[in-house]
Amino acid sequence: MHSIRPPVRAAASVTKRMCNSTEEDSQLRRGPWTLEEDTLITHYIACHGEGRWNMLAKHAGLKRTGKSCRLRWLNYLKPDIKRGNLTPQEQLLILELHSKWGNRWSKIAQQLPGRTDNEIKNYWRTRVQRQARQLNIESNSKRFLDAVRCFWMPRLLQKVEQNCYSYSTLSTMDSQTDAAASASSTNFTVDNSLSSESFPIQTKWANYSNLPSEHSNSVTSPSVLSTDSKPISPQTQTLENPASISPPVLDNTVYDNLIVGDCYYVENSGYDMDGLNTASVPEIVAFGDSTSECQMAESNWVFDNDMADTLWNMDDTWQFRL
DNA sequence: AATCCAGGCAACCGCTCCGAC
DNA sequence: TGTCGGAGCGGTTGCCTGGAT
Repeated sequence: MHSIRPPVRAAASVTKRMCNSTEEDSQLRRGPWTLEEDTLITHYIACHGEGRWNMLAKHAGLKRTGKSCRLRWLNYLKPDIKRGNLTPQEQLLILELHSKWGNRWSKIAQQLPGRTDNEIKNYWRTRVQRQARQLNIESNSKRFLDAVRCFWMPRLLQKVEQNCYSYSTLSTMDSQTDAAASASSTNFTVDNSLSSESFPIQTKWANYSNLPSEHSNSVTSPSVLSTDSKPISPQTQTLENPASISPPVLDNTVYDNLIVGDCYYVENSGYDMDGLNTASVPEIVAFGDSTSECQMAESNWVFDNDMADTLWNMDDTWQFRL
């Protein structure tokens, strides 16, 4: 989780960044915001609402531009801003939406309540592009998109499943000790991001075992990513047998089947915890039309072992840790 | 303990869009 | 139709932090 930097460290950089042109400019503050400034904005907006940022800056007594005030409010002060690491679900959504929309950060951010375009942009530039650099491939190339689709997204999905399992276990424990809690488990949400309301995209209910046939054809688990029987890496073997590490499948459970463009992913939002089955392992996801891109035999490139190792060692980058 | 360095992120900049006049 | 100001967007900058040496 990134630290919320205290806004008081400002002075040095403020003076450093001071504009030198007009007198008016020289009176404008730049750089990090102080607590006092934050309070001024917050109080002003509480009284007058958002908008008219130049007026706000003037009337609230801020020596800032309207633009600066707007940015500060939207990216930092707004009450519904979500802080902390992006969850696997959110990362998945970002990857998928970016593949559809490109650098339309604000548009992507609209699908992630509480996250700002700036935050998503930073995430992409720091984490995603860094990995592209490490792999020595263009971050906007098809090759990189393939890597994202074939390796990271399934991995993230697995992490989502693991999260669900952890939370389901908690829920089950609750139910043993507290009938009332159990009764309300349909609304159980452990992580904000697990709540379906965090995804104002098209959703539909579907039995996990009843994915549409055109997608069930292309159900993609990490195990199908290898075109031959040779494991891509030791980590892949683990994934090929997720039972060794992974949570139980939510068998016969009603899933919230999220559809994002041509990508399906299945989310258990904790709606029905009764059908937990601790024996089997989920086929995690179906990637719709993009599946062919994930089938390495049909791809015009292959992962060599080094790259595969690199890919599988990116847990830190993708925040796979629970 | 001191220094270096890369990553993360808040903030700024320049540009475009849009509505009012 | 042209101009202006407000608002929003994407790219970039630069400071801070924490890990490595």
